[in-house]
Amino acid sequence: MATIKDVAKLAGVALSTASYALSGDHRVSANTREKVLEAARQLNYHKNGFAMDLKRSRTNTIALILADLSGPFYSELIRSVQEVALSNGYDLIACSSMGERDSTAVRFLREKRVDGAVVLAYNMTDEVLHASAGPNFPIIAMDRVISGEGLVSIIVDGESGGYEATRYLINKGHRKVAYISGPSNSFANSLRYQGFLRAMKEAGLEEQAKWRLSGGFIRDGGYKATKMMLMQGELPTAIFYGNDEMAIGGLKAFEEGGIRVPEDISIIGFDDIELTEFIQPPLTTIRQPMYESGSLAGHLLFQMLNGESVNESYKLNVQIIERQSVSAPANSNSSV
Amino acid sequence: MATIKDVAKLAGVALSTASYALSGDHRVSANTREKVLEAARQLNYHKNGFAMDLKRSRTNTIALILADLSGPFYSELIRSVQEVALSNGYDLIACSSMGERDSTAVRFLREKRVDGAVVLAYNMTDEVLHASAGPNFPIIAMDRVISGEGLVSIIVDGESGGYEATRYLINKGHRKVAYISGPSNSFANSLRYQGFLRAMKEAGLEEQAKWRLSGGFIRDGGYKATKMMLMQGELPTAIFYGNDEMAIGGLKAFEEGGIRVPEDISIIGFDDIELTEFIQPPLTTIRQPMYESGSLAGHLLFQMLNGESVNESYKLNVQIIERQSVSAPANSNSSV
DNA sequence: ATTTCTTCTCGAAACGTTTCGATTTTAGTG
DNA sequence: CACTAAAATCGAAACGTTTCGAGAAGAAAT
Repeated sequence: MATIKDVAKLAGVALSTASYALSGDHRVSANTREKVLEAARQLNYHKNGFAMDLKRSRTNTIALILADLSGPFYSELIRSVQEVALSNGYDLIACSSMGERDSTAVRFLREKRVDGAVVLAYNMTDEVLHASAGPNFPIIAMDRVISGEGLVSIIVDGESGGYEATRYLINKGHRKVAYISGPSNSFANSLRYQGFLRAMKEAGLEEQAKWRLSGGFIRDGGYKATKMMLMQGELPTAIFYGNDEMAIGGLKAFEEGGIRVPEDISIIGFDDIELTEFIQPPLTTIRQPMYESGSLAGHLLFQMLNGESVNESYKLNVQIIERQSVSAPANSNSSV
Repeated sequence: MATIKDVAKLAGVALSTASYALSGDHRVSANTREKVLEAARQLNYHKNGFAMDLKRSRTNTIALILADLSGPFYSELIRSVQEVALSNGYDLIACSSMGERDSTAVRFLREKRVDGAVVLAYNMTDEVLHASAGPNFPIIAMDRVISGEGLVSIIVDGESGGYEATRYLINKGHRKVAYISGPSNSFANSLRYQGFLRAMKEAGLEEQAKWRLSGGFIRDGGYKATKMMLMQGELPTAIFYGNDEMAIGGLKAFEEGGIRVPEDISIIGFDDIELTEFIQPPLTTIRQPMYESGSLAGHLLFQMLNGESVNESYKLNVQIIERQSVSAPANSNSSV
């Protein structure tokens, strides 16, 4: 690889002059600038990224950290973060936090290979975020409550979402409502569950333990949890799945069991992933403002990079999307 | 930020000794190693990534370059590349090639911020790949024919796929078959189209120009192209959509027009994206071996990084996935 | 002709590591 | 106890840039 030294030599100028010419400093004469550029072209020279970053101690890059690059993809969120990054002249890279302590994500934060990060990864510990964030290294944490220097958290109001979803079912006349939960260490899950409990309590219904199963937020988990419920015999009239993926798994279990949705049982999901619109029946769910939250995250990050001060945490509202997976319970006349 | 210098000073050893201790070199005594580590802990010291990379002139990171980070996501491909990277002790970052000449992707390649790359991005020019690839910088190009030092291409056999899809329709009795194409500069599209033409010619059917529309590989494009066809009046009995996204758009157009699939018209897609299984009717399509191709890409990259020699190009086969969007044409008895 | 600006160019230091070769310390041997 | 080999430590150079302060060359002003 040719270095700037080679370019300078070929152009017959000093190292520093070559550097100035290449970065378009106005001080060099048009003449030498051309000479240098020509030399660079001849040698197929390109600046070495690290050397630049090292000297500048800035990378012009921010990272978007996701639990799993291949995972369920929040493309709207990514798009909005990307737009903001681009419009601020920054580069965006996405990396995965799979692999705990020596995941790519942790290394990039620890070793300061980027100027800041947006983190949406339940599998990163708060400790790592605390250790990396600081006055010169802003981190926007999505979907987790955390605070500290250089840290800002954005959470969507999952509690209200859980409450709304459950209210919606109750208003339709349902009295026996199950909750299929995500992983127990998931903050998002616990919010949704709290909302569920609040609505149930408020309606004078108590949760029945046998109708609280865990599906780990994955499709197959929802399928298995539903199967289990079917085998147990007695069914609720409605199920609130902690996310859409599990609801889709549940739908499959019902189909296999010959149980119709929503005629025999109503279901509601959470997230409003793309699929929900296309499955049969289209899934009623709670939509998270993905685009908005990504955009907010991006803007906050750049405000922090520019030394402006911002609030410590932000909360975004959710919205119920009515489709066709919920109806009044079959026996509603008799049971209400 | 604390540097290794500070650590050395605090521990009361030389800079170089601190460096050895921190990277676990066996030459330092257990005693000083502990002193140094303790000092590092106290100062919350972490190595500076660039300085390391600069000195080592290796990053231990590879890039996966995608046309659009938020785009239609080939999660299987990503997963397999990620697995291979991880198992070789490398980090993987994903970046976007949006923005042409000064996209993140181009900068990362040019400035050698990674050790190699897997590129699946139709919007990067061959020129950029040629300029960056070299004996010390391998690039695996997916879905494009390109060759040069340090360059390997992996293509899926879209021509055969197009042929198979079309044969399948013809075998069902279809004689009037339309092709909805992707962007004209897309290599994948032209392969599929060539396969389509071959099958048509072989069956003694000539393509009818009015039934060749472009949908740009996007859902809305498929919708519009189909609408247009509907407005034109005469419909084919089957449509081969260049990809699934467009087929889904088409399905919507048919639904709006009160035309049933597959009773009134048969459609087939290409790619086998996740949605195809869930829409009504489930879409018959051509499956690309995403997992396999990602895995192959990863392995090739590491072989090249290790200086082993590999072939210049690889071709993977496709497979037809029969679902329910194709049947015999309504008037098959009379027309055959 | 001397001085004072500009405008352009240059050398050298710095960024934070790794690593080579040399030096010091320690332990082992006769 | 002196001598040597091994182990531990050290100083300095290097990686490829950016950037500061200063020098050189020429133009403008006295």
